[in-house]
Amino acid sequence: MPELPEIEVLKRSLKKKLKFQRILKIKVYNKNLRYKFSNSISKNLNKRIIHDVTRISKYLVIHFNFSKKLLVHLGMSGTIHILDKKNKRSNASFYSSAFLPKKHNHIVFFFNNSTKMVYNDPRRFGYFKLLNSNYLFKKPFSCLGPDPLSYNFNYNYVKNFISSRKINLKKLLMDQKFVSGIGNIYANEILYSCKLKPIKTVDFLSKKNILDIIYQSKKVLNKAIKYGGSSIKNFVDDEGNTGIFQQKFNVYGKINEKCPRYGCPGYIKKIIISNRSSFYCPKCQV
DNA sequence: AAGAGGCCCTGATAGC
DNA sequence: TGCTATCAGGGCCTCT
Repeated sequence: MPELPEIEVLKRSLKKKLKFQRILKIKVYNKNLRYKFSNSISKNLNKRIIHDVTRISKYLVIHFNFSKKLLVHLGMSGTIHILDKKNKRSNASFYSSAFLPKKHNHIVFFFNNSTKMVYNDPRRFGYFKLLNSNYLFKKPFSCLGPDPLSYNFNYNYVKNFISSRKINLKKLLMDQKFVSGIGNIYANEILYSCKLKPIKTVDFLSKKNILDIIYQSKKVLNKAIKYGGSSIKNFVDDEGNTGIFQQKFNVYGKINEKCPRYGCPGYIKKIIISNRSSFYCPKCQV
């Protein structure tokens, strides 16, 4: 699930729990992530103090008391867990699954306040990478579109981007060069909120449609952040306030269920658009 | 050069 | 119960 809202929630947790903590040790159980977790990462980060944690799109950037940054990307299945000294998961600071899984804990960071940060990732599509201070001008950041929550994601920008293109709305919202941070789940939910069907192409958009896409993108993502992001599987929350947005999905995964829009007689349909599942209501999304 | 498709990898689930 | 097939939230690369 790691899309923008989940990374934003994780960022806030990490900031709260790890800011000004010193890394004492990094244990690597499996370095074979999407890119190898190299020895130089461990060497560079040893004894460094975390000064800040920021988010760009679906990426986390950890800042230290020296010029290099640590880029973290969770891929499709990565999760981060903070454990306290009794090895108990600390309440407000985890992402996506309630308990530390037994398998696939690949990287463990040890901190001087006796907490541990564990990186778990069954599919190993995620990765860690050291960045230099000019990182914003290099890949992957140099080719990302604006953050959907930022002012740069506005009517003129969208209008200009889609001019002379022929692409469907689902692909558009998931194109990180267009807008960065929206993935499959939220693309489906945003288009439902706009009453626009995912296969509609951008050349048929009215001004009102464009304004709506911008407004609903911000609204859906902000709401997801407010609810602590989404978790599809095995989610149990002992505080009742983290990661429950999946209960609020209108269309994602709701195949053959009745459309939740008041008065709409439609049933949610699933179609495949460029190899990804798309869910929508054929009655109210036109 | 925009856009489509394959692929990296493991686990959960469905169907037989 | 145990096999096989299918599908999964991302993004990079290659091909047309």
